[in-house]
Amino acid sequence: MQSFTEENYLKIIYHLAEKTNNVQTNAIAEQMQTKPASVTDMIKKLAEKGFVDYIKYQGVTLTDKGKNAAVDIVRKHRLWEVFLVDKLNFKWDEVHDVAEELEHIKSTALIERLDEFLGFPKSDPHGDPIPDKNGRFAKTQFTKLIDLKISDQGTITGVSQHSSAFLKHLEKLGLTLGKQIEINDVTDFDGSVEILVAGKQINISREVAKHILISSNGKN
Amino acid sequence: MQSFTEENYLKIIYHLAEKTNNVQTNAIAEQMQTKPASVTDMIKKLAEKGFVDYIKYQGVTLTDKGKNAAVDIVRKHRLWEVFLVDKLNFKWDEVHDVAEELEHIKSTALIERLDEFLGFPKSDPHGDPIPDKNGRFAKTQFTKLIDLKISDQGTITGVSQHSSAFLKHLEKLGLTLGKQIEINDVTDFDGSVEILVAGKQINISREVAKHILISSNGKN
DNA sequence: TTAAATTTTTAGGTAAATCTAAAAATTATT
DNA sequence: AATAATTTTTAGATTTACCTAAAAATTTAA
Repeated sequence: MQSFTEENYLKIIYHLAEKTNNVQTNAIAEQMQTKPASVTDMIKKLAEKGFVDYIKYQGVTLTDKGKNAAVDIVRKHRLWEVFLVDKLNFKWDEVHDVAEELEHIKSTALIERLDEFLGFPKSDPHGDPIPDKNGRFAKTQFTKLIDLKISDQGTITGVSQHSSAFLKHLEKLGLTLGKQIEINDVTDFDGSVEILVAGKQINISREVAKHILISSNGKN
Repeated sequence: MQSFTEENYLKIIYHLAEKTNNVQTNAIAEQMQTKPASVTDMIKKLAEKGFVDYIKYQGVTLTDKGKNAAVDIVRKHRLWEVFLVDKLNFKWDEVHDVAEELEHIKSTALIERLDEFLGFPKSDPHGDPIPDKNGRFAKTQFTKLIDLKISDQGTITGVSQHSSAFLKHLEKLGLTLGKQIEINDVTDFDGSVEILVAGKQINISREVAKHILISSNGKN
């Protein structure tokens, strides 16, 4: 069994590995809010325990064992988020920090019963897929809103930014999961995007558009 | 804010203080499954932080601050137990260890919403009272089954032992919370007790009878 | 009321996760 | 390809919660 801290490292390495193959020391340090020297120490320990493959100065990759451990934590995190939103009426911008703690509770029975209690949800309040108890989940194919062309349509099915500020902003704009949108125009000046949502036309910044994930359902 | 370990010390001191005024180092060590020397270290730290009053060789008592912190943990523990039994269908003998972990999740919003979700329960699956958000709760007056006289009647409203083995045993005997019982006889030989429950007459050992709590409702 | 037993504390050390400062390796730039 | 910049690692400390062994205080028993 891994410690609280080891679990956090594994989870962060897992998420970083979704973007780059070899995860760098500095990147981990930034995510863990710690210093690179500390990361090197921990990486050695995780390598000794067989959770990561590590070559000095070359960064780390998760082993199968490490990947399984990480996916398990991700599963717990996302299930707890569903619980908080569906059962305790938290908003989608309020759940991250609490789930960050709950994900470390060690009880297989707990998480399986929670899963059942929640009706075996397939995705969390931010649209991220929830692995099943064997760690399997569909690799959903999303398009970033920013990559759509004028007159493209689609449904908001996820976000790639979980900060409270960002999520609150989306909420205020009415850009929540499941909403249908259509691209009306892209501004030359600042790259902001004019979209049609719920019959209204709104303008969102490039930065916002980058972090909204769309599942296309027409004209693409 | 206190650490995980500090919280466990406070909780244990709180429970020990329900029996004796000055809580002894050895007693804490036993409950914490650690050595007396370690307890002395931690006590000093808790005293410095103002959670306990401490005089060398005289044991500790909780300050108001310490008591509040402890009651808060007890509240969380018991609410989570209700959640596990009522919502996730855990048995009353399966919840202790998981609640032991969940009680350390730090979020006031979480625990208040959980309380509401559960319908503001007044007691946990073992009959122990749940403090409200201001730390107040009724000091319920229980009689131990062992202290009842022949022909006394009452209702099982709690247990003073939370081990899985004990609770499973009670379950098998049909001695669960809310059951009406009547004392038929007390065996001279071994002090075991003959009781009438749900129309059937059963014999329970002195040791079991010690840990069943009864709220009397007649002939006392 | 002194000796024996028990309880508690002190002293000195360990392991986990962190840090700073400096050295080493890698990558980028001229 | 040599130098500069960046990244990563090493070395040596720190903090928290724990340990063992021995000393000190308290309690119990003769």
